[in-house]
Amino acid sequence: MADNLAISDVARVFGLRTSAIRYYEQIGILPPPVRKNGQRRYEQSALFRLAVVQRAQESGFTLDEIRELFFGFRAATRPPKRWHELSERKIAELQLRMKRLKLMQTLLKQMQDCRCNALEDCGKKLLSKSSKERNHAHLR
Amino acid sequence: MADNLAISDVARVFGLRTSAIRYYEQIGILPPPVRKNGQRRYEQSALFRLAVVQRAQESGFTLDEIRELFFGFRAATRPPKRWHELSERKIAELQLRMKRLKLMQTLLKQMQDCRCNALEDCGKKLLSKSSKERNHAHLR
DNA sequence: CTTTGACTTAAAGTCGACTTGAACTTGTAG
DNA sequence: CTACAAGTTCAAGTCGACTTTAAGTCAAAG
Repeated sequence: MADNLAISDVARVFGLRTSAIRYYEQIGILPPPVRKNGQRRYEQSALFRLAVVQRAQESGFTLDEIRELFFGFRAATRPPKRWHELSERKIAELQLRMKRLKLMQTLLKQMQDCRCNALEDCGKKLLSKSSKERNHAHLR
Repeated sequence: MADNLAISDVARVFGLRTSAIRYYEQIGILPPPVRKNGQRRYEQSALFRLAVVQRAQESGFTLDEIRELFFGFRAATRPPKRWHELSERKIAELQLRMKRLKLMQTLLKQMQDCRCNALEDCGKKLLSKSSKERNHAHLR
């Protein structure tokens, strides 16, 4: 629970390499920490930040998106409109993603029960559905 | 619904570039199609395959995984044990992913309701949780 | 005092998933 | 016959997210 963590400590907590943490600093995901004899010393707030970053990545956000969504409003001291729009879009995107994961799970399970043309069938279904969706959603 | 599709037709259906489709063939995701004057002509089965590929990608599978999971058993004519294990793992992984998406959505919503230290709070929560999970799950 | 191990920087390398570019062929339209 | 659009191959380039390498600094241990 101590502050004054060396970069390797922080790395260990998150299962990252030290190079990753320096990289995050370089691209503005982590603020430059205090130095002691030229070496970085982190406090807890950095850990909290990294925890959010890691989860967001697991949720499919890019580092650029993460900076904007979570730490972006630092710079401009609240441009709340743009941020609200952005996060609204992201929330919807997450919803869509979850729907797709569910579908994928279903497909895998069907294939396990080895009705062995499941793949073709599923391709057919997906294909007929996707035409409707395509207008609505722009993911990736 | 016609067969005999040119590569550009297939590309248009899926919003891909023709180069992507050639690339999929090259890495064994799509089988080499019939040629007509040296040009690729696709039938419906290719569309079904691509539909599955695209969904799987959206679900976070790599192309290597997709080949293994969905088209891999072609080569060995059913090694069902290994496949079953693999897909079992993947199904669990999808479950975990969905849980995380839900969490992320919650975090975003909390930040919208602008209890403005939500980020720090959430970092704290994530951090205390993740120690338990870390042993259990190896994602990415 | 030297060795060890952890740290520093800047620049170059890697990996997956494509894209782009250069050089060439082919069928159709004017 | 020529022009054009769409296809072909192969090699090289790109992008995000890091990692690796080379060369150097620094403090504690032997």
